Amino acid sequence: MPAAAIRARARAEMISEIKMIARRHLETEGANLSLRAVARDMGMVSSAIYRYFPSRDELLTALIIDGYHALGDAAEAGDAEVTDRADLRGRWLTVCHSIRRWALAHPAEYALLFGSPVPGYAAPQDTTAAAARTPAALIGILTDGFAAGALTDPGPGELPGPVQADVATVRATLFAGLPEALLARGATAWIHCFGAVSFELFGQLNGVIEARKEYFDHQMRQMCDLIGLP
Amino acid sequence: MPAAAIRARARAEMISEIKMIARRHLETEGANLSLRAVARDMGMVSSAIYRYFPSRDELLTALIIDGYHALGDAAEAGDAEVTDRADLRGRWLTVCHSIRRWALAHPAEYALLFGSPVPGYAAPQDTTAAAARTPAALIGILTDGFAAGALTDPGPGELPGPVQADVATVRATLFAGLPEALLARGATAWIHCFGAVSFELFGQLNGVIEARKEYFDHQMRQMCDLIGLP
DNA sequence: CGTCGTCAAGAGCACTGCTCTCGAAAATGT
DNA sequence: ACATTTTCGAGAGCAGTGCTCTTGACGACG
Repeated sequence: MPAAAIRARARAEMISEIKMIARRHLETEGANLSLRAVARDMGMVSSAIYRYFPSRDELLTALIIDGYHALGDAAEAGDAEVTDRADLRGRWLTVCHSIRRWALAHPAEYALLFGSPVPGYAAPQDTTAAAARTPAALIGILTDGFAAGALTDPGPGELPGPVQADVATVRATLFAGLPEALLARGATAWIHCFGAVSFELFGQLNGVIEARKEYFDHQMRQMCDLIGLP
Repeated sequence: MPAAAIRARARAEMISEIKMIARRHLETEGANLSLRAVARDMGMVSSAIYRYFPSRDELLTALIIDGYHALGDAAEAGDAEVTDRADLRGRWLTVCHSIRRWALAHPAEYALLFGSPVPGYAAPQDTTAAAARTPAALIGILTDGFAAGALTDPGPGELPGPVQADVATVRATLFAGLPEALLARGATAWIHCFGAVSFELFGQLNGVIEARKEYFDHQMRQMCDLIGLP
């Protein structure tokens, strides 16, 4: 192995160690991540971190992208563990529960992805591809179902004109195999999944609903009905 | 007016001026509110703020409670502006749009109420009463509709056991006039309203949906269907 | 007039992100 | 084998943060 490759390797390991420690701090301290604290934990001086990340925001961006991929992995793994591929409702519910379980296991990372945007921080374009993986896992179930004839197209009549135009664009770029109306219903269900997880995680359910998992399941089943999943 | 009353009045005005300036900072700077900046804007020294708020968290709590009340006001005002009180769907949609409009007009305050919880900050019990006003405005529409015979009770069969127990508690303490199943459907619709607003406000819709208002309206109508609003 | 409570100011502590400079070490070029 | 360039970590320093403590001024009340 040439020396340059060794250096690159050491550098990559350094970067991943910084991210690991930063993630650990994130879990206990929340979104206001301290570079100095991370540096302290690594036995380095704070300025040394800047050799690997040009700013705190760049480190946050890296953590966000990693987070989107981790959530996407969880969603895809959830879908994959359903052996009966024709059980669309089972697949949908399993993916939703996988999303919720990941969020409960990594609350700070979830808040970073889906919570209030960090002030003065604009998510760069790089994040969108990673962010699309989780909804893509959900919509993929609908695509499978429509291809198998288990889902019927409600027809474009239920979408208002401007919305249909937006949905058509998304359909053209990502989900060519699915009618617009079904895609829109899937988006509604995905948004409700996000809403239910956020509502629970951000404390809005405190003192109101104790049977969290059952309540989430109930809502996701309502969304399955809305989509028309058999 | 006795001197003590004058002092109390000056104190109250001082407190409300601090909150006003803090709100202004919140709108431009986001959640990480700087006490020193607020003090600078008031022509005071930072330590003087502590005469009125024992800590930054206490100031945030005051802003949160004010925010919940402002949102509750907006929701109730939205409901009140529908003259045809029997038009349940119109009232529901108007309230939802009022909520969204308030959120768009006060994004930082909305994020404070419904976004990622501030790390190390636990919302005190005082906030829950104020927080309940907005969902109460929505559920009140359903109560009216059920009392008028325009809404039919779907029956308790659609709720899983543990969820029904939680819903029964809420019903007993707040919404005695509404069947549990309808209350649960209303809660689902309220959560979706929150989810749709947060999804939009927290940037998840960027580059995907441009017809924001129409898309929101479409989703809220889907929720009206789910509730069974005529 | 003296006392007491209220208020703002100022200094100071420990912390933050970030920049700059400097020295050591390693890799590269001749 | 020697000289040069690149890479990396350390340290100092700047401007900012929340918060505490002390000090001094002012008005109200006995």
